[in-house]
Amino acid sequence: MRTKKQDIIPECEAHEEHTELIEKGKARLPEMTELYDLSDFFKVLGDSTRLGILFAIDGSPMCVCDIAATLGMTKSAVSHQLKVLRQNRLVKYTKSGKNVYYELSDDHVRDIIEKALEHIEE
Amino acid sequence: MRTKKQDIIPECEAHEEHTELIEKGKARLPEMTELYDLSDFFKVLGDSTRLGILFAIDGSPMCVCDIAATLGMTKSAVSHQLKVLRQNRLVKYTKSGKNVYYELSDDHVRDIIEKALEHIEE
DNA sequence: CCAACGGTTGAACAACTATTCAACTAATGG
DNA sequence: CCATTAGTTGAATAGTTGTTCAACCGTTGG
Repeated sequence: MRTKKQDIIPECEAHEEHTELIEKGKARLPEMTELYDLSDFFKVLGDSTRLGILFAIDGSPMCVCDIAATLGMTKSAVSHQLKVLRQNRLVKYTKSGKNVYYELSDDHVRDIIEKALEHIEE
Repeated sequence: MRTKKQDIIPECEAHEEHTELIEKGKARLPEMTELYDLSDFFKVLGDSTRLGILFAIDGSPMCVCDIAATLGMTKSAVSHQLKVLRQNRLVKYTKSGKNVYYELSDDHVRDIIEKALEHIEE
């Protein structure tokens, strides 16, 4: 056995000013709650089904059934993901008889997705 | 037992023009490969450790050890996440003696993160 | 040259997540 | 009303993911 359990807070001996570098690094970090909120937001977008829903309803609202048909999925699966999108306020809905119409709640999101699309098509 | 196994491709009977709506919805969808690339990209950003790394090295490159110290994590955990960031070309690195210095590979990513931060601080 | 350090890696494990299935509610049309 | 349709939901399951642990490699300072 050559190695011990790793330190939780390792420090490089190589450069003596490492503490300064670490302090500067910490200064660049946002608040922890903000970091979690941010990663949660990206987590919501990090699923092809949810992204598909957002693309589908971008422009005109759609009911759950038609979103499902558009994506080739069951209503149940779509509804579960719509719940996630609802909880994270990426979509809003209006009921009309038996149907529930979903639409984007925000242009902001469209921007971010568009920017990301540009990025991956670099 | 009241319900049957759900159709994979449900269609609303409620409105006769549903096929048209579905076609329009499909037209708004990007290519499937593009959809997967996009969700993969967001998946990478959907983790607070990886976001933390990106914030930490934003501005000046840092070695693995100091990133770990900044985030209060083991080198191993950080290295695993750096691998993901590397594979998705969000960071690049330069070796210098025993150390490996990581930095952002792209200003594009900074933009997207900043836009997302604005969004969640609505 | 070799012990120590910085970094990487694979396996294992635990925690999480997406879809399916079955059951349910609410609204509607006959 | 009663059967049907749109949508939601909880539980179960299968797949994915993040961290830990142990071992490893490359570089370097004594």
